[in-house]
Amino acid sequence: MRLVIARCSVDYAGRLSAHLPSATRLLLIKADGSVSVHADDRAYKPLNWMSPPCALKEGEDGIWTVTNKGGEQLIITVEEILHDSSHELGVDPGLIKDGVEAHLQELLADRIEVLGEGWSLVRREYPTAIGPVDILCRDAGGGTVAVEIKRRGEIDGVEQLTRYLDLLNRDPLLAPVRGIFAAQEIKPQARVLATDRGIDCVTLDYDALRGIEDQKLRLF
Amino acid sequence: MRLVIARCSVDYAGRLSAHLPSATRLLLIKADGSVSVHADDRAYKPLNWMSPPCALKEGEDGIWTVTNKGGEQLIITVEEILHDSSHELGVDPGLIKDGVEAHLQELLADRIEVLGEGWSLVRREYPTAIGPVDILCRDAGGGTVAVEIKRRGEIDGVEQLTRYLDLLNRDPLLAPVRGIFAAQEIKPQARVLATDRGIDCVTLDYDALRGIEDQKLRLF
DNA sequence: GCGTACATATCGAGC
DNA sequence: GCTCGATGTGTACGC
Repeated sequence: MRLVIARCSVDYAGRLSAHLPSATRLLLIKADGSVSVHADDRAYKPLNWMSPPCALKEGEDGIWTVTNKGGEQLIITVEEILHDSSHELGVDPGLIKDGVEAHLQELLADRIEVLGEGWSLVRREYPTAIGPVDILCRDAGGGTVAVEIKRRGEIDGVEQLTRYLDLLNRDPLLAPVRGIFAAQEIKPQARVLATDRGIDCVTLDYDALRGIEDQKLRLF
Repeated sequence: MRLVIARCSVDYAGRLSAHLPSATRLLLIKADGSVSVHADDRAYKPLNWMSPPCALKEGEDGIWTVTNKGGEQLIITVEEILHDSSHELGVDPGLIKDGVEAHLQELLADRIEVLGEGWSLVRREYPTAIGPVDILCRDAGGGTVAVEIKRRGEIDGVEQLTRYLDLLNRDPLLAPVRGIFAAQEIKPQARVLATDRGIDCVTLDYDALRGIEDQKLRLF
């Protein structure tokens, strides 16, 4: 990893055109071939960048040219270098995550009764021609229910569930299938659209589900 | 901006939980208060971060604690510092972009005739209950047309236009409303879906539209 | 390699 | 402050 602090101007020509007037910035060159140009704000997002794989050519006139396979170009005109250091970092062991959609799915599948008394799981990741349905289950009356789980429930998720329901309802062995849109948080517009389509919305509490799960584990 | 190269392990407890085993990484501390932890790959995205506003407290035992208002925490256990430098960057003049959706919409609205002779603009950002339609216009026969504009035309955009059409066609003053999906580039799958739904696809040439606009400006 | 789905997305505009 | 849509979204995983 190479860190350069330099006064520079930058031009990007690729999926759009963009220009950065001259100023002092951080140029971050990673071992994976990526180059990014950071100001002292905007959280972690660089002002401009080129994703790997790409090639950096440092001209003798201070003009750095970064090119990728698609012909996109990042041209950095370096006027003055204030710092330049390189560091050997090695391969990173990587991030271990907990609390994402997959966990919500596991927890809800294991405690499907939170959706209603007498409900039972058919299976997780129920396969269809257009992809797996997160959870397929049966309500107390034996009716089929498809559940789409999201961490944050937005319109896209409702569309996704709608596509699954259209398909599942073509199967005479399953139909009629109704839908439940379950998320830790559901946006108003998504709720409106779901309701308009006869889809029920359920808000999940990750900590509560985990708590229930812990209780279950203590019981057995 | 402060740059630290350090052997460290990291724990994040917030919207999810995450852990990074000990390794050598870049710690990037920006003037806006953000902290990010970078490995030597993954392009510009850090392994872990805290967005501003947040506060960094450097303990004497090498334990750095970053906290934000929401109570999320990033705990960095620094085992060895290999580099530590600070740099004054000043305020960045910022990025100038060109060629995004807003420009396409302006250009097309101003030159609605490219969609067909005798067409006229009703208005840009025509409001509906589920959000504004990019362009509403009338064709030569006085029929209403809703136009959805995207830089890159994908399935999501077709779904979005479909929702608008469903809603607009419930309005007896407007119905029947047909749809046009306009983009610089339309993915094959999006084109198939649009066609299946009776939506016309139009490919926009940004440079050509800008050229037409320039001609218009020269004429008046 | 393309397409799909997820993400601590980030960011800016409008309300 | 919140919501919503755009993003050069990035990234992993499937086929």
